[in-house]
Amino acid sequence: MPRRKTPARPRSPSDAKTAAGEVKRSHSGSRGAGRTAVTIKDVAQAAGVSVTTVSHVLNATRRVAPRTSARVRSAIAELGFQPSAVARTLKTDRSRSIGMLVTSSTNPFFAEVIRGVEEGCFARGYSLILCNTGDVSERLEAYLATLVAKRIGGLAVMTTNLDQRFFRRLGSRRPLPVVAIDTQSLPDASLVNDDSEAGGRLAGRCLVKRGFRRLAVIAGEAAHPRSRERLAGFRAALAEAGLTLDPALVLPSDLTVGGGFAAMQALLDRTGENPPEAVFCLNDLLAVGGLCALDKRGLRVPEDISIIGYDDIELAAYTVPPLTTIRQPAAEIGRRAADILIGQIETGSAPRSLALTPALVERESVGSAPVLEGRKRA
Amino acid sequence: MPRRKTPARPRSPSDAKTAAGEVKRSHSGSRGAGRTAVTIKDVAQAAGVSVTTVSHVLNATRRVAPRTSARVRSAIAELGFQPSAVARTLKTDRSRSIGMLVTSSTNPFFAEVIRGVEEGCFARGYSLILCNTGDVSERLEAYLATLVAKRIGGLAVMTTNLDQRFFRRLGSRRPLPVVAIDTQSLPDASLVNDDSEAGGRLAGRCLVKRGFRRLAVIAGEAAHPRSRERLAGFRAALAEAGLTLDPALVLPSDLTVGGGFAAMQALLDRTGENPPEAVFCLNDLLAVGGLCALDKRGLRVPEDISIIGYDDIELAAYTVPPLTTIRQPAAEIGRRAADILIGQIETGSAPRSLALTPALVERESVGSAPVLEGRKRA
DNA sequence: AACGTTTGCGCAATCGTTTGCGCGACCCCT
DNA sequence: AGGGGTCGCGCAAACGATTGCGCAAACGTT
Repeated sequence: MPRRKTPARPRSPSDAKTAAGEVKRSHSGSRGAGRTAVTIKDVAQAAGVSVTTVSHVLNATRRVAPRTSARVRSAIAELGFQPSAVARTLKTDRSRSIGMLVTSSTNPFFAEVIRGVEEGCFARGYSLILCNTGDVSERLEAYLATLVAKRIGGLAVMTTNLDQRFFRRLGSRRPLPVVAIDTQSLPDASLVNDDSEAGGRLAGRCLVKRGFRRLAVIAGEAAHPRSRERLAGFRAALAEAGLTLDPALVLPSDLTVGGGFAAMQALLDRTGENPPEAVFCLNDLLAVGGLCALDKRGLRVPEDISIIGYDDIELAAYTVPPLTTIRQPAAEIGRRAADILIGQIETGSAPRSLALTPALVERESVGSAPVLEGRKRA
Repeated sequence: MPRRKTPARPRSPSDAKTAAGEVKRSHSGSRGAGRTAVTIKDVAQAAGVSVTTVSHVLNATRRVAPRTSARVRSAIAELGFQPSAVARTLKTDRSRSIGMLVTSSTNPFFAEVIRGVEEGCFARGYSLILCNTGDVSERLEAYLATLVAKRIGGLAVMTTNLDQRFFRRLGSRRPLPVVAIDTQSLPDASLVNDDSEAGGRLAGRCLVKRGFRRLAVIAGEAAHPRSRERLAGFRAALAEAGLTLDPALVLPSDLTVGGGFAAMQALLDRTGENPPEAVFCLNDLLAVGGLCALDKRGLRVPEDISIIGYDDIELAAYTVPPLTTIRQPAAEIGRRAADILIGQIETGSAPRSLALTPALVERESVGSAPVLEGRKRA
């Protein structure tokens, strides 16, 4: 096999292109200057085949003789060749990366969802570009432009105040697969959430079952969709028991620890000598802040007042006392979202909606109403 | 000006290339099929100029007549043209994106650092690819390969167990700017940290000043570099006061809440009737877990035992009781790291090391030793 | 009126891949 | 011996941008 011994394929003497190639090679061969990454051409040359063949062994996209293939593979290994994803993307128009727009990656629940998304991406060979918007529209705009420029394959959105205008614009470009997470639904986008209304109901039932009648809630901003749903479920549960929620006892906040602290103080101030028996905090961060405020006022949980949270962040198991809460499978929400999104990207499947079901996890921050205790004893 | 009225530049009849261009245009003009993004060519055509000119107005890279420039700009706006970052990257070999390898983006301190990095990136027009390794080498390897393939401009590394082999390999490819964050230093890489030894000393001094003599610490794994430094500083502070740390009272853990909880239990079990007066938790998560364990045993903080943490995560202000801790400016660490890294990328500046100085923040988890109280009275 | 200079722009090569098309070598059959 | 099939592979044109080089028009000078 004379071919196999020849290090490079034979050149016809009149092949000007190849000669030019030679010149370029020697240029790019001057290691140390600018570009130094090894390219498919280097591999081809080293293996004595055409770039076509290298490409085909790389992608297993047509038959290559085992001998040749082996030669190519060893050239690749020897040179430490990493095919350029950017050239590939340019050519094939598929980037294997997605963007994720989040309000704040720092909130523990969001952080967990993000980790789920990232995990899902990794499993499918995608990478994740993380974008914190802080819900300011300029950042969102800027990021979106960048992501589009980077030709991301899809977009995951987990922002609380999502500006509808913006998403309308999104559709007007090349239709980009989008999944919304833990938000309201978006036109032409997938959606994955927990079933917030069910979650709210769980919280409500837990509290009424323990005999509490004077209930309060620390909510998000009135406009926040998830909060509304949770609240609706909560109200529904009370209604089942013939109870209603005193509007004066639902306090808006910003869904942060500090917000929970402040809101709890406000609640206590407002109710004076007659504090609520139990309060539903629309997320665990709020509950943590609330717990702290309660302790400052010398109120004991759950003896004096009961607290139930929402999310079940990791820390919830270690508050003092450990927090009874509604568990959202954050990581799974993220993973599923990634799966759905990548499905849309790769197989062009239609947008889907998915609601995972939350669960009550009972720890120690919810007690029982004295009246119930009394009744039990009687 | 006849030129200006002509919508497209005049073509010589023999221009075969241009004819081919026409064919292609009509193909890609069939909106709805594959590629639909508008390219620089479309803009050029719409504005009646060459792509060269469009590129130059895009990048302000040579003079363009105001009239022409205006025409181009309006074509860009009209078509909603977004230059392809991938084509650009391919051509210029600069990707304006960096990768970040982290052990766990879910840890609140890390999350905050990540946010800082992301912020720094955004400010400079970079984007951030987030990679959770969980400290498993396969993931790390896989991610690294992907990042290299994506031609990231630089790498931020915040992993606890960083495998030296791996970073050695990193250098052997085209030298990639790297910044290590909150870890040990890496060859040829920048480093940004807090001054952990100083932080440890701060914690130690705080405790000895309050008169505690029987001290314990809940540490990270013995190999964890930051832990060692903090511990060393702590020991140094004790030494200043003529104290030494009983080796039986430094417990290893994994730097998680659960780990803190378990370690505190172990500590209490081990010391029985004679628990330490104060314990230094090498991070706040540990402290939170510890607080919870203490409460379970009926011990009061700070009356029965004092706790000091490290990091000052957001939650630290809202534990029960609020945690006295050593503050690391997490977000700033991240921002500075991003700045340094991008500096290395863009101006080729040399790797630098930076240690931000931590500060004691006194809240309510550290009390005073009874003996000291006694002495004060005397 | 002839000739530098400046100004404004276009041609075409190039970045590192993928991929339709086609070509020679070999095999098997009649 | 000639002809149809397979098998293995290479050529060259894209993908969407950037950029060195060079050309024409407009301008200023003597």
